[in-house]
Amino acid sequence: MPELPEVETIVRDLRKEITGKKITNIEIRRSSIIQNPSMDFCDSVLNKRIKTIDRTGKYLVFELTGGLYLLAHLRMTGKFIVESLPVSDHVHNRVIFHLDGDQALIYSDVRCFGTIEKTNRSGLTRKLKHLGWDPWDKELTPEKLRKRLSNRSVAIKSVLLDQHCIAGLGNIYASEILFDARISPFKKSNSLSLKKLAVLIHSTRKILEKALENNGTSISDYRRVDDKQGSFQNMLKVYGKKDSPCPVCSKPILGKRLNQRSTFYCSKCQK
DNA sequence: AGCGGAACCTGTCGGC
DNA sequence: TGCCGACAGGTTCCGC
Repeated sequence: MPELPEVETIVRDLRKEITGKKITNIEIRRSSIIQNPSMDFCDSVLNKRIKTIDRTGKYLVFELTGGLYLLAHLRMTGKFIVESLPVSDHVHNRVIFHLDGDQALIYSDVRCFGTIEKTNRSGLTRKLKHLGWDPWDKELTPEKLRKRLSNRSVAIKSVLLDQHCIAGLGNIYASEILFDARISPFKKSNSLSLKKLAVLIHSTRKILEKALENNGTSISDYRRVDDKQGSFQNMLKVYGKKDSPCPVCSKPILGKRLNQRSTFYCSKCQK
């Protein structure tokens, strides 16, 4: 489900709602969500307060009191919802954190690919260090990107989805960014000029910023913490637009599969 | 090392 | 109506 703008929107919403709250009870309804399960998950987390909530790539990081961290990944269909107690008995509610003030932080997930794990500072660093650049990282320059891509012969879209390179992009924004940059999704990564890579970086930031302003893209599952929708789906130019006219040249948008993922583009505008 | 494909799990939609 | 396959915003693992 969620890519960087959706995760960031959820983090901002959660920050407002539950920073400083104490976890007073935990219900685990689907144990596979909790990684490295051990008897002490509940013991450790119980009665800790939520100090801060942040995002790294598509991960959510909850800093708790006592040097503890919860690292969560929503994968395809995960959501965080804040409700007043008592919690509605929805089948997709997988993990429920009761908070003081009669609130609950609910982890809901249709497909159960998502994960939550308890860790400490060094564990957190270890888990996140493999992630690539944040899209706004000053270190992300055309020169460094070209060097990073020099041994990659695969399509540029595949590399955009690779979290080890740039962290936070997913299938929707990869198509949108490449359309904005006028680069074919099938273009070999190591064949892009410095100039093209500069455009690519510029388009990445531009599209993500616009998506953030719109609180993300709600196509099927994604909802904000309060169940409101994002609105970037209204601004998509190519994703899901197979056979629609290209907004620039009116040629029909193509939809093809690339590495098992649907990919949308205009063959005239993107070279 | 890099690459493509399968797997994880549940739900929905379109075609027959 | 019912069944069946394809597909869904992500990541990891496996074999080549």
